Amino acid sequence: MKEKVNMDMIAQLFNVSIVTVSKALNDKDGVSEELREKIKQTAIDLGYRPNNAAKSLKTQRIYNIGILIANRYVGSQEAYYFRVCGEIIKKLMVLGYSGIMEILMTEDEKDNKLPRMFLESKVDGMIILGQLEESYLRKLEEIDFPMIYTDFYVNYSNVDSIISDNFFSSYQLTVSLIEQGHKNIGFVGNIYSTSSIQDRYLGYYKALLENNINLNSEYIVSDRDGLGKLIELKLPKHMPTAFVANCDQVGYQLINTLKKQGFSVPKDISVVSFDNTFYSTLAEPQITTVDNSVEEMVQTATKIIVKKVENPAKTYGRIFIKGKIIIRDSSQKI
Amino acid sequence: MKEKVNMDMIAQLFNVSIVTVSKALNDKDGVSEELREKIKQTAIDLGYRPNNAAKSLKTQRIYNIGILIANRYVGSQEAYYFRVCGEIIKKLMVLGYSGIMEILMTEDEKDNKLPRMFLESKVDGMIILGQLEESYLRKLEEIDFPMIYTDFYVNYSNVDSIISDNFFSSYQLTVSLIEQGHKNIGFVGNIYSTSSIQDRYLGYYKALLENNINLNSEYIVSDRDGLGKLIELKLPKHMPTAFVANCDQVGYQLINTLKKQGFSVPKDISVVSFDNTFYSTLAEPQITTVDNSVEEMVQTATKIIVKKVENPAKTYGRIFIKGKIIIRDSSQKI
DNA sequence: CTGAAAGCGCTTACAG
DNA sequence: CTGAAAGCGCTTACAG
Repeated sequence: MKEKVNMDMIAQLFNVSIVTVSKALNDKDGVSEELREKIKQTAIDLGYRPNNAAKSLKTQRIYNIGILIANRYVGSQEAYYFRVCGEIIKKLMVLGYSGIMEILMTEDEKDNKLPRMFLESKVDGMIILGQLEESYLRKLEEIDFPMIYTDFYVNYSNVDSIISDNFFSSYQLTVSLIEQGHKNIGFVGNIYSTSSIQDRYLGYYKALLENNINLNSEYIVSDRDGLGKLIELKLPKHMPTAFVANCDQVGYQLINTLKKQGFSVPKDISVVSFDNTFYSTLAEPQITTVDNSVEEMVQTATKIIVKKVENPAKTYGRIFIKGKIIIRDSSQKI
Repeated sequence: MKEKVNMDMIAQLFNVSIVTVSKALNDKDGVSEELREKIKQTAIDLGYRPNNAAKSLKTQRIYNIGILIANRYVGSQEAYYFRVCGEIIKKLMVLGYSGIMEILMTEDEKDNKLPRMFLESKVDGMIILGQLEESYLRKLEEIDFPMIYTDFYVNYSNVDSIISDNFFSSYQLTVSLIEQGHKNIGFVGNIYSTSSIQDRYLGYYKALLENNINLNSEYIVSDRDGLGKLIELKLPKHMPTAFVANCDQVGYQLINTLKKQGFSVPKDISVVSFDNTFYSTLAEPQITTVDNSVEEMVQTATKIIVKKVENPAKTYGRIFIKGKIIIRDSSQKI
């Protein structure tokens, strides 16, 4: 094992102080260009790696951002949150930060246990990815620590959130069905389950209202239980001519259920959904859906969390990221 | 913003030294039980969080383990590596470590750029998750840093690896087909692409050899190009009665291709594959596959990397994790 | 049981 | 342009 090299070693090599080495390596004023270059080269040759912990002790910044995600989102078959995590980590890197991931176990969520990375001072701020239980979020908000909610928001808090503009996307998506001549349009999703589903429902409802279409409660089909577990879809007796499904997976499930009952999609019934995931292209026919632009969401979330680390007092409120409708084959004119 | 609380503050509150506070909080000898309890309670009341960076400066350990994963594995539709990452992070937490994820961009891999988390001394060791390019791995091996390869190995190196026992699983899987009466068995996978595919191929081959079945090169169907991108399957003119597909996704693809060509699975042709992912249950019929026991792999990988951090000299070699065959409906007696 | 001293590897403000 | 000094918040070995 090679001896660990530190600034002191390099300083001795050049008969200068470690202050000079520090300045040279960090591109600070106060070193001659010539000496700086020599020091930098030597650092590379020796495989010098700055000690982040030591730096952190002075600067009071550890240059890590935490990503807190509930265990239930990791276990899911859906790679969506993996993509989001990946993007977050990439963007953080560009901003000079590393990403520490922590999985919040259901039990710890119930017990309101604060994230370990926070308790052990391993992060400068946290991105909370995906909705958590209310009581847990309230606990989190007590700690007065740079945080941002990503991909969800809650009404009772003023923590900054980055969310896709579910309400507006859903409105647009439903309008597109109405423009195709549909008047009887259903919605699939447990509208009490998450803010995201609720907003999509409300956008759908707004489109109906604006077009003087009555809301038919029989057309609202639940898709999951209170814990978020998907359930079998109970379709209405009198079917609408189109459905807005609250996510691709449920859209996929819906199409399969419709097929089994002898309906043809989109000939008999059109289906549209959200998220532009795997499921939307897996379905036969492929589903007209909304792309939420993970990249833009993540770009914004990481920028803001880093800014909040530098200036915790500043707030940004709720930031909506526009979605983009992707037309495919699951919907058609009536 | 509350004032940051440190050991010194607590020490002053009790009129003791910070040494005593340190001992009390870390359950070390040399404090009366009574004082220890009081100090601990006060720490909680004040919301004291130990400064990991300061601790690290003395102990020379930062209590973070890096997870390095190539960008191409994150972009994939498959949630497999997400599950692995999630499991790693959970296991690390139990061992007292946090997980720092870093995505290796293709360009940086080509340029042999060492991981930032390593260069910035943010981790005590690294788990390399999923195969990387040879030249990059060689570069990594130069740095003499606690590392473990997970879910792959390379022949030219002696870095410890945790891998699923692809060879043996594939052997068993193929034997199960032979026991069902199959004599003409194909293999789907680019056998030059990854060690994992190659080993599965060799296990398949061993089963043939042991049963005096000739290897028919026409039955070996490539599934991906040199860069790992899946290609259209070119099926043989004379079809075998069964195929071993090198992974579920390809098994899924194979079943769809077979169906399109008018074959019935498993009536005409049996299909088995590997990994017990989403695709294996998505397929119609559901695919007989091998479960690689992510949990056991991860359990072993995290234990070993932590041991290596404590004792870098010790080596563990290649550790094989046994898979388990999961019988489903895609294979049957001939 | 308690604590003074040294030190981990840096950065920062200041003096020359 | 260069560096001495102080200090970030801990832990460790040792003395009492």
